[in-house]
Amino acid sequence: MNQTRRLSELEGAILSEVEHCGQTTAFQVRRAFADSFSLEWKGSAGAVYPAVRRLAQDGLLDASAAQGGRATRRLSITDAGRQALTAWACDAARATSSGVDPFRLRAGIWSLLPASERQALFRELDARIAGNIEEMEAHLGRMNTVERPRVALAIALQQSRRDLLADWADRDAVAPRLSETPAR
Amino acid sequence: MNQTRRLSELEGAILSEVEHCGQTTAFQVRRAFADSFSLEWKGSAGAVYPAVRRLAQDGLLDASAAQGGRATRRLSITDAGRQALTAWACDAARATSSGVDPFRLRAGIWSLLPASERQALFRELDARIAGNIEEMEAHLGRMNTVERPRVALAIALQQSRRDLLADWADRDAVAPRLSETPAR
DNA sequence: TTACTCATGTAACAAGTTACATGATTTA
DNA sequence: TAAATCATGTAACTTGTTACATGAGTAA
Repeated sequence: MNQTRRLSELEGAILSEVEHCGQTTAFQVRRAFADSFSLEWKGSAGAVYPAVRRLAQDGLLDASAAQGGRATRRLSITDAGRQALTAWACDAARATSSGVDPFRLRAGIWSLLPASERQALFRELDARIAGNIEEMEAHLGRMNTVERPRVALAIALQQSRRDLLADWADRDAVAPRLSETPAR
Repeated sequence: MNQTRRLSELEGAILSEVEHCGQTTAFQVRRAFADSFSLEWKGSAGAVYPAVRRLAQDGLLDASAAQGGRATRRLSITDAGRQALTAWACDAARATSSGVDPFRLRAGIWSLLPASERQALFRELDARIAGNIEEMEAHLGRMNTVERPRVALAIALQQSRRDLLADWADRDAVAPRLSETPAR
């Protein structure tokens, strides 16, 4: 019962999900993560089950014992859990940090690619992003209150990536330093 | 010498840094990460040194032995390393994934907060973001070719967060469900 | 000579991944 | 009854974190 432990991002996401659903199982949380457009996690069993156990041990989740033959545990959030979730959600320092963005991280390298390769890459990136945005927009209407703002932000992110790609595509090539063809 | 191993994000970032500097040490890479505005890593020794060793073992980095009394290893990228870096940078599937964004993850919860708390939070978030943008813009001129586009994207991200906050602040409050004061 | 910075590294731990094991229930 | 799905979990592994140990050079 470590009262003042800081929740990890995954733990916060799990608490969010349980809070929103009122009553769920670890399995359904996993599936929600796997189906999500805005979450990076695969909902891997090896991450979710231990995290749920930690949260239950700390009294943030209530994991009621199985009632039938099936080994299902119904999860619900406790008052302490709601408080921890609020504290986690209101952690302004963490909320405003820029996170790990695979696009941003790679963007620094792209100017070093030969122009033709860079242009081809930019076209592929743009096509993928466009498809991703379309997919997200198509599902926006059917999303719940928790997922919708996340996806709205994910769309905004992807849109700003597209804008930047378009911007860069217009500019002249910088002297390329990486000439090998990627071994994909 | 696992030829076709996929690089982790940290390994890619390390290769980028070494490629850009031409000649560095693991220590300087660590410091570059710690000083970076766009990178989330602390440049922790326990991550960087093992990663450098892996990259050297795979023949992607050349770690020349110490020359003086000081135990410094000069790092430089090999041809195989340049190829691996290119492949990593051109991995379109990973580059276009939305990543883990602490702001986006929490945004789903904020609509459940009581209006007064949410407004206070939004003010704090906005102030922090504004400060962060200012800081990044102040340093933009002095940044190198690799860091600058990253920071440009980080600024775009922070700006879109601000826009969204302003947008949401204008709207009516949704029925709040979380009422406890966060235990900060 | 004291303290700071440069520089490398390890140990203990945290928390994620994949792949597998297990078994109940539902559906074709 | 065979297969799919629901459901929980563990084991081995990867890769990050903090905190510490160690020692060389440099500046007050």
